[in-house]
Amino acid sequence: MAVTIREVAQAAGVHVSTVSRTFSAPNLVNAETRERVIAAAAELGYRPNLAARALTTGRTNNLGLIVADIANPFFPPLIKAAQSYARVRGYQVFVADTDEDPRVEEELIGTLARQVDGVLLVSPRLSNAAIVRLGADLPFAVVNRRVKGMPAVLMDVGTGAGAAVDHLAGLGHRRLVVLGGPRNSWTSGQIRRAAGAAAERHGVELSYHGPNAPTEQGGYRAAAAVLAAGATGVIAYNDLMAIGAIEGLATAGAEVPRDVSVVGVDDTVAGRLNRPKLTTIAMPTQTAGRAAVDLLLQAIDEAASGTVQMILETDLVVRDSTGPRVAVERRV
Amino acid sequence: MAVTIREVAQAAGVHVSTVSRTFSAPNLVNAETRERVIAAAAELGYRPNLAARALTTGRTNNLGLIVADIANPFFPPLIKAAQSYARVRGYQVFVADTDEDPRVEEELIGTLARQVDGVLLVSPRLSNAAIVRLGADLPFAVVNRRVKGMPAVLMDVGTGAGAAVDHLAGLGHRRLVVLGGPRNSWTSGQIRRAAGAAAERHGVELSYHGPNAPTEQGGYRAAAAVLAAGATGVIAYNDLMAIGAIEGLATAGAEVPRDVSVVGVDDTVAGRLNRPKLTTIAMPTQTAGRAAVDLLLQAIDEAASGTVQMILETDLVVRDSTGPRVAVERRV
DNA sequence: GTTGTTTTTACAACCGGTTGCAGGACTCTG
DNA sequence: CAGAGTCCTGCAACCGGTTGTAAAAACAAC
Repeated sequence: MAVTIREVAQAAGVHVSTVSRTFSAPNLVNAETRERVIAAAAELGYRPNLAARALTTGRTNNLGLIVADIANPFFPPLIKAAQSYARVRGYQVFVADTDEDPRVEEELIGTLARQVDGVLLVSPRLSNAAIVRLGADLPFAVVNRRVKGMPAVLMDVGTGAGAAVDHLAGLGHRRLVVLGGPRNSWTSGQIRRAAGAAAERHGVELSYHGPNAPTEQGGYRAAAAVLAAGATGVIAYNDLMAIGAIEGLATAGAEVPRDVSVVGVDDTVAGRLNRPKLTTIAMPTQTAGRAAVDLLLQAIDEAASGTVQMILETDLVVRDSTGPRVAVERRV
Repeated sequence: MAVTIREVAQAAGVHVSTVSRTFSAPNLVNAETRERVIAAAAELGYRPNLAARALTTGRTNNLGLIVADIANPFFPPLIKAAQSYARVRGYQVFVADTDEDPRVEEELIGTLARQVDGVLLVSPRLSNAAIVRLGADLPFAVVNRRVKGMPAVLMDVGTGAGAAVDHLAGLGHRRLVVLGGPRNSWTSGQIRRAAGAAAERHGVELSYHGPNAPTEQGGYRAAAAVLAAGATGVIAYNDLMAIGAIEGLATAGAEVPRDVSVVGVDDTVAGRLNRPKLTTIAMPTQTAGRAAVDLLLQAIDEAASGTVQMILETDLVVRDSTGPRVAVERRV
């Protein structure tokens, strides 16, 4: 069916190895012969079988990129940055979605093994132990997770979360709640820790509610917990949850930002479109995508490259979903 | 490095072919031997090399899915639907993004060849001729494009576009403009044709402005053309463009829906979050994703399966970005 | 105990490339 | 013109599996 290297060799009147070298090491073959081979290849429409090549060389020139949920607007910018940068470096990126399911994530890694030279795990849902175990088989780079001995790009949401608490405390809020994300999320823990520390500094109360599904649904359902806690300031795990929470609060009769202030995380397009426009912690996703590819390629090339962990700062972007606490508690 | 079938064979004291069959045709091997092989495999942590398997069988059990822009909220729901349905059918889906560039798209198809059993082209930017040419090498299924001899899922935006014109005409608008999308977009042509026909039926004026980049930017820039045409009704190629156009109009002092009514296409989350909430044409993306995988697998299995083209209806969803035309032209 | 049938396993070729090695042709020296 | 050095090309093994075929073993029937 498909034309192989042997047919090209036949047509050009040379040995297969010559054809192979024409493409993989052109300088080793006589210019004239090379022309002949290239002509024959073009004539027959020869395309090298990359899977076969990978079998001998051990290199596929593909990277895998695993995310929990493509539909979460946090991921696409990162994916695009990674993809276009990888292309420049001569790699193709295959993206796969785990549906927030750690089992699928693990299965996916298995499938990807030996079809790619390395895998980028973005906000993985697997446990650290599982990641380390799987990492023995396949180079990884991890985004938003600190894993021992593994190259990582960390968006330090802690700085942003601290700033968010400063901001809320400054507006007079005395009771805050953090709406956490998925169980194994490093980012979620990071927010909780940093917000907790900042809250203590300001002497304001801070409680935690989680884990939650990192979706609008998850936020919507969590709104009840916010009201139950009597909180007037909320930091949600991501923009989607924040948007959902705002809706949930509205349903329960609490208006944002009049009654409750809500801060999101990620600075996604969804947050910018939402009304009220979301106050949120901006993540440098594009930088992270590029950097992660960089680290991964480095890990692939130099087998053991010492652990590099790159930490990127995050900033609070103040928009319209936060405001001063009204003097009198409205819900008595 | 990695453990191969030979090492397992050695450990279990059998020939490699027995190991192979233990996994690919278990019923051909004695239960007791099978146990031994499986134990040895587990012990050594054997994982079959899928690339090698693909080389002999010609089957990878992978599908490719090519989209123009993952960050466009139209795509993720479709991707997710395709991916999860494919998983059920025993296939893995690799997604790749072309950055709206036909050249990248073509290159990508070349890379994907023989690493996947077939490719799903969603809203391709390539010309029909190119698609047909490339389709000779690799099974395709196409979404939102009609290509001779190729299985396709078409979301007939025409019905929705007609309904949109009906809606706008009913609100009193007499001058409409269609903001088209990318050059090779079938959907864009579809909208233009159907809207044109409906406009004629109602005796309202309709002009076309395009091609435009299918992004907020593209819509923002096109706002000027809307005003220049003196139109009070707009149908944009997609929600993003519609949102951008609304912003652009606002910048120029025209308010939506008071001065101009805008209709989007796709019914994405962005449109729902936007204020005013977008009136838009809802596309059955999830159904389309599933159906496309179905058609593709069918094409893969039965080499020549006659062209199946599946047409899905679209509906107009009326929200807040459309309203009655004010009696007096505001911009005199 | 022989023959025939079925089950189970081993052998070896093959998928489509790559690559170390060896040898032939050619060029350059002395 | 012999010998050394280059350049080019062919040979053949190999990557890690699969699979058709043949041989061996187990079993059944007579």
